[in-house]
Amino acid sequence: MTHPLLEGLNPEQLAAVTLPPRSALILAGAGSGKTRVLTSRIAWLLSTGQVGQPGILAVTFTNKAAKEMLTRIGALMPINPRGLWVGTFHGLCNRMLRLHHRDAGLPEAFQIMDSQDQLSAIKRLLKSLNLDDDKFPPREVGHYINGNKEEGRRPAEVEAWDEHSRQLRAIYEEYDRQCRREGVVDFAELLLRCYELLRDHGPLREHYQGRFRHVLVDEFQDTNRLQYRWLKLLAGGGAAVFAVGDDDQSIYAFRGANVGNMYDFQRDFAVDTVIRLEQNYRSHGNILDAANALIGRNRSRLGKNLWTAEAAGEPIRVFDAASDFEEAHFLVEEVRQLERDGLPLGDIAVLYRSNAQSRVLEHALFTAGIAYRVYGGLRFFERQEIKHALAYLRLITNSDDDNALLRVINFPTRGIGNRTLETLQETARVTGTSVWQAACSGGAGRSAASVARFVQLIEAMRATAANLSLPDIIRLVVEQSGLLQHYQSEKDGQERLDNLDQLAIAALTFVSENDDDATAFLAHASLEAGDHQANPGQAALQLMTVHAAKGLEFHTVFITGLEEGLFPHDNSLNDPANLEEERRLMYVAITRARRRLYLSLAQSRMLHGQTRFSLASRFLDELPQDLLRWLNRGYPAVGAVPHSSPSQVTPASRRAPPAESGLRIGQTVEHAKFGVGVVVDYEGQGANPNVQVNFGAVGIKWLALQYAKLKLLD
DNA sequence: TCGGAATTGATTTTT
DNA sequence: TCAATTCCGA
Repeated sequence: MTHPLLEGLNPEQLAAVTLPPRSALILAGAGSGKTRVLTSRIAWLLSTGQVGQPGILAVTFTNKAAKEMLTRIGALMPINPRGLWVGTFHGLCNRMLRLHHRDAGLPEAFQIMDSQDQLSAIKRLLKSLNLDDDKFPPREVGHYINGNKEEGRRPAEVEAWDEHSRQLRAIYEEYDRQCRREGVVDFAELLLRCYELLRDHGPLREHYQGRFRHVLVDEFQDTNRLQYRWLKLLAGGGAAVFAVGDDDQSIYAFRGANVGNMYDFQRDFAVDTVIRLEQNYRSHGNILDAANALIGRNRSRLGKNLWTAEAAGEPIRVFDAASDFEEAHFLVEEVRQLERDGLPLGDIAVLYRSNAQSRVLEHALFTAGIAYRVYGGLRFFERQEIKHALAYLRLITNSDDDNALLRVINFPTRGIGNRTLETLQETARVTGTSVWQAACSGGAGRSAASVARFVQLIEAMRATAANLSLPDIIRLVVEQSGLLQHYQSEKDGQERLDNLDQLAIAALTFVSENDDDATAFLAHASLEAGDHQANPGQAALQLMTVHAAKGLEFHTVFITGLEEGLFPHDNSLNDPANLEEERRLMYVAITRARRRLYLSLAQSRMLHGQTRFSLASRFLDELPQDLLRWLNRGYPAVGAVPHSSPSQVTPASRRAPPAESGLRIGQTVEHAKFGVGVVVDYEGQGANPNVQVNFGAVGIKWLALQYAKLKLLD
């Protein structure tokens, strides 16, 4: 008689769930029941009495995943969601730092800056240091600071070789000082500070090491170096680490994710058990065969082969469009047909490599009257009006938050201009205080009265807020700050007003689920900016980047823009490691589909205001051709699709092609040395015409026609 | 202090 | 192309 928790698990899943308390690596392929294993494991450990709820620590990357894990454990057994430490790396670090803010050297009500806030903090700092932002672009400085933090390096540990790097280090140092003065931490700081807290406080470290006997990590391939070190420290007392991940789905290296952690983990934790979950419960055979064949081209991988008990299913449909416009047209027609066949729109996803691609698709869908939803825009807590309202709330909680103050001191406008602000900031800098303190001490010149009024406004709000619940404080802030009035008089302010109402409702929900504490709510706003990912069951076609589709599945998936230079992207063509990441990205895209998969490409596409001609993506060649069904081989076979005439395509083509060469823009050609390419442009008519050819990975080259010996291919 | 013009730069982005 | 940012004049 098997335990009810273990029913229906396949042998590998069963082995993973019931592993003895040692560290193990679970290689969980796409659609292999990863979350089920993770949640069953926790429920198993608890229900067999191997560990109590306080002994569990489970880490995920997204709030969504954390929430789902809690829900699913809760469905398996009664739990106390607040007693279980299940959350994101940042969420858990925040939790720990709140509990031990004193040991961590943080003020009790420290605030969390999101990426936007961090960038404005850096801009502000650079300005106050009088550094020109040509030499120090704020984005790069941010990258530098975050990069160092993620390697665990404080300014003192950073190496500097020349003047420039010394200055960067000085900026980093000054940035840290500014954050400390304002009582704010950025995302990376949350992790680093927590790491240092455990590293430098023996008793505390031993307490947590003794407490968390089982540490479970989701999406392990996405951990960065600091997160890995944090885990190592936390599990240093002999905890069993259950690391679940898939190296083939590592697509965030550009953000610091380090797949190498999977190798290091096996070594550092003396892992002797690696379990592969290879049975896929999602897709039909052909889709998996394609995915396996593609990812098999990657050299650096731990190795894994997905299989399914399902049938082979349909072939993979491929459409070769002449233009991005035509690709969009194809999508519309195909989606219409699917809809007629009774497939809900919400079960169809349209994936692309880069956000800019959605434009043409959206236009076509809109014209055709097909409901669609694009994922990836601003999230709720990132909206301007929400950030404004929260800035007032922040100021009430911690007036030294310069970011918050500068955001709203003149919004809505109250006659405090740039000049005044610069004076205030300068005073603050010289005296080493916050702008708020500078504002309180007067001396703002002509605008002194306006500044004093602002200070009074905030003080008055703070006094009133002391007796109010959080949702009421929000309503108070929105009204007293003048935001309400401002948006009422703005033409399209209604949506913003609705969002501000939503904010009060969000606060109400938060208070009922957690506690009535402004600081906690502000942390929540920074750490959970709102839903970004698609939710199942919506009556609209789902449009998103491949990155955004990770972890999701759909009955039907369209992967669009399969062209060299786009997918794989230009910037990844030269580096084999980057190219492998692009291939993993394609692998992720393919494995989103349950039943039907479409691949499409456009021979020409508007990019940065120019028409660009490209070859078909190498990923198409890397798929087993017998799995593919080309819908329009021998184009133009598909009728009724308007064909953009060359004269509208590019100014270059208005020029006549070199006589008798047989060349035209978009023509596929082969060169002895550079291989296959597409003609992009030509110039010169007379004795020695030149052609410009896009050879994909090799690059775009000008060739003298008379020597190039181009072979025409289509 | 504001609005229009010029300039710039454009993969992906869980927190 | 197109949007975000910066610049400049009233």
